Amino acid sequence: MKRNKIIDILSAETTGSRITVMGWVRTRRESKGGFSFIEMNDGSCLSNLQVIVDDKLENYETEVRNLQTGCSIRVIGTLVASPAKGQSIELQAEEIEVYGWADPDTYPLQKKRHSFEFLRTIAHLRPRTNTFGAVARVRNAMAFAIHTFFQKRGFIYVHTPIITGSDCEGAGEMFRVTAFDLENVPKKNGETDFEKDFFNQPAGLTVSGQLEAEIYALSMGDVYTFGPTFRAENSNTSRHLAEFWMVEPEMAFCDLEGNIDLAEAFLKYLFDDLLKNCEEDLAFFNRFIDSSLLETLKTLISEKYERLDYTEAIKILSKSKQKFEFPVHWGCDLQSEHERYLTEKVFNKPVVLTDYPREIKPFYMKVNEDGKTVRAMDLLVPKIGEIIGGSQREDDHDMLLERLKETNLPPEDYWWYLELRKFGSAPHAGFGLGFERLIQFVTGLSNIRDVMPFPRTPGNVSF
RNA sequence: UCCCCGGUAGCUCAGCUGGUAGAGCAGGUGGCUGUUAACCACCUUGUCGGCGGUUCGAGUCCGUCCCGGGGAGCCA
Repeated sequence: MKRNKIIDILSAETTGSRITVMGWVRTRRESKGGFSFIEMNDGSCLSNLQVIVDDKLENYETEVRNLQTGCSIRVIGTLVASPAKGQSIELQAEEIEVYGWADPDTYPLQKKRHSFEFLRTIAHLRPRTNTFGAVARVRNAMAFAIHTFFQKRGFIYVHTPIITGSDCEGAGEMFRVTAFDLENVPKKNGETDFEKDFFNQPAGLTVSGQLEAEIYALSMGDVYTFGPTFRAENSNTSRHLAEFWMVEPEMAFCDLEGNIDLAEAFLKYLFDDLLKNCEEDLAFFNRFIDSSLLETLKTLISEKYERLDYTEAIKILSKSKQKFEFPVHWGCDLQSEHERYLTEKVFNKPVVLTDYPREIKPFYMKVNEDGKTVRAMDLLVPKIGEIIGGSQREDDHDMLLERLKETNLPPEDYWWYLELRKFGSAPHAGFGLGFERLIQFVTGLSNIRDVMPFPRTPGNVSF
């Protein structure tokens, strides 16, 4: 089945050629002048192709007049200049074949706006809408740009495991992976006997590929992972999913500053790539979702991101006249309201916060010489909050051991992680970027469930 | 998990202090038109989220459960 894609047809704008187009009917309007206008879309781009169907076609009365939103068709015809406003070219149909009907009495999508809440209940049909088609293309473009960015810089793409025996940060509820018959779980002294399970030990779905990425960084230099991660947290917000994708670069012979430099260059590259390659979809989001989107993205490419350490941030927050629900003091974890105040009120651009108190950050972050803070960095953007979190890693064996103990993690579980600091240890750093939060940010969509094709949240695994 | 708001036609919603349901869109029919979220006229459509209670009477009040949204916590 050879077909021409609408994106190519519309960008070439060559009339006279005979082409074959396949896609789905968005709308059909009838003219008593003896023809129909069909708007068809094939997913290749946001724009529809206007098809003119003359009533002289043999199946005009029997089929064409019954075409409704959602039907799939093949059109063979000739491209001609359009005499009316709204489009420069259109397809004069010579033959129309209907592949599949969509009964308007039961087809849920109509040629009108639907609420995102409703569309979530029909995730199998929502990519046929303008918004979700655009999201799918932007997601694709961003995934491709992520690989391109790292490949251009010589980073090695490492496939870290999905099923893991280690619970990375000692935090974040893991989904359990088991081959047990749940009706009949083997017990030993009253407790589950994991030695009898598939892996002879407890296993789960990964919450991060970072620790494994560090292994490869400390042999390959610059590496990155890009894959799904899972959190069994019962969090019900517009920014959390139980299954989401994360990008995690990890670099040997790199400190915190180099890490921040990469993060900033990374985001700027992605935004720039998007403006160049997804112009039409971005214009759509700018028009219907967030009218400041294009301006924001352009600003983020040109502006230097604000960098300040945690201690300074606390000073700014305590001096401000803003009333916070959670009072600020040195040592406290920053709340959403504090982050938003810094990004939206104080600086009005992305802010990179560094050097947090060691008590509120994970064990693997490098402890500073002051002994009180760690080489952590959070990249905060307006509205979304934290989009990137990273750190320079602790490369001193004894300090890492001390940190494991003080956070109540069993060092024996991290024996291989400790050995990386025993044999040829090197300064290294990396960060994680939540892919869906990035897509949220660049589309302006407020709910993360609308940027994931099939979102998994507490109580929801449909589709 | 906590706090707030909501669940009424296929979709988006209105329905005041309790009296037994309505508008737009969609769909059908007709008209008009190189139309473009077309337009005009007429017509069809509801266990008012579930269960229980108060009342002569509940979409409306009370209880409870389920689902959705916003915010918080946790985080990416």
